Amino acid sequence: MTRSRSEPGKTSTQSAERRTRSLNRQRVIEATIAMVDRDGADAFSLRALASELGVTPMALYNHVASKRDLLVSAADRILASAKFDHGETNWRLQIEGCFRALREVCIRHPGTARLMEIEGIAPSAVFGPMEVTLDALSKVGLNPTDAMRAYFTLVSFTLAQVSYQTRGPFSHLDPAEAIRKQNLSASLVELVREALPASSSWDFDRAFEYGLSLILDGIEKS
Amino acid sequence: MTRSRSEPGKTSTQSAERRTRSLNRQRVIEATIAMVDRDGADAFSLRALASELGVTPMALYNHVASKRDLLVSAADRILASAKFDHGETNWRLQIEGCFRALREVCIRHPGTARLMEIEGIAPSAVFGPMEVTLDALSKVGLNPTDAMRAYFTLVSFTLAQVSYQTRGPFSHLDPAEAIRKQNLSASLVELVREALPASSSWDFDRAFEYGLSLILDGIEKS
DNA sequence: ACCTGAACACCGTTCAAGT
DNA sequence: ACCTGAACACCGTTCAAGT
Repeated sequence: MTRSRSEPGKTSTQSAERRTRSLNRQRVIEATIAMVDRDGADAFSLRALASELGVTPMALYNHVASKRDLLVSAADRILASAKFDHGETNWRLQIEGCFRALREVCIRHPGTARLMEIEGIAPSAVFGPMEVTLDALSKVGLNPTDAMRAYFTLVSFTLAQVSYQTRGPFSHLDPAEAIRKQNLSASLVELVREALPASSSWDFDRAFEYGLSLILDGIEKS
Repeated sequence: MTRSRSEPGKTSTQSAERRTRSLNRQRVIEATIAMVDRDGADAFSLRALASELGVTPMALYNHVASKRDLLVSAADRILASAKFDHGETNWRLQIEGCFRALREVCIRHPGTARLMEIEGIAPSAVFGPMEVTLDALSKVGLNPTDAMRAYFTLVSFTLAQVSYQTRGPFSHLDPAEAIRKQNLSASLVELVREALPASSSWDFDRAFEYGLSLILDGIEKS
């Protein structure tokens, strides 16, 4: 399992470094991503990861500064696999493609949304679609400040929608009880039952596209 | 500190229940809210709460089913203190007032946003502004499905903006490094430095109002 | 340079016992 | 009915020691 046969022309003094002995940073990060996608970001622990890698928890610290450092790197790597720029020239298609890509990579890795909600890991995701969006918005004539505000509106919306979809925050939810607590009218109950994202008929794709079009329509109007 | 002098006409057999001895559910929830607002939702623990209440951790379990139950109740109570319906008749003012109220109660309790991100606690907040918003949207002619989608766009946006503001996710952020990681052009750096929410010149209030108006413009157009 | 083992200071929660 | 104390099965991380 530890043999490495590649590039046989190297001297044996280098073989100590090159031998793919157990751990290395990349392997740790990849195992983290797999584990987070499988069990969720909240269930992830260094001890469980170590056990899955067949190693002592402390062995991880040779390749990772802390749990937080590891999770940041995992989120970074996931986000880096997305392409936000598709060479579109139309500003609206440019932005749509950008945030569809962000949404898709988060859905492909179901642990991502939750991962980014853990202490300040989101920021790296924040820069990903920024350049192409600001470029597109300058075409519509938005000044830099408004463009940045519009950009954060789009990011907020997209990440929250993914979060709803992948975490299913409505699984623990009793509409009737919530409506009673908030003193809402009973007429809501029926509507909520059939239209709420909790129900199986809720179409997350179409809900996302609808919200995205609302924001883009708003930008177009201004 | 434990004496209760109200309603002196009661018999002494009831005094055992009425004596405000140490704990009760309301006191536990109130202490939780204060602690979460002071130290943050992530730092909150039952053991720390018990110690602050001068009691054994296990004493809490007489008034609370679990940590999650306690956090849900704390979030519920905070949200219940908000008034979403201000008796407006204009649909746009109706929605604006509703989400400004949601945002304000979350900012008044800085731990709220993070609290709601912890396992499925958000849902109760989700119902709060729902009724008034759906009512307003029906005036514009949106069908129930689109109205629900627009509503979740507004909720997503509002809660995420509060989250950015209260948690300050950009404090741990190095724009230059992030831009390098994401292969972004260097021309972004300068723009980011002065326009990003990290900078002190970022106006969260105006950014919120701008994003809100984008979404409402989008609704108005449709 | 990389890994182990024991230890520290924490968690949420269960259970048996006290009053 | 309410509280305590000991215990269980976990955490992230430090430190000293091995190779």
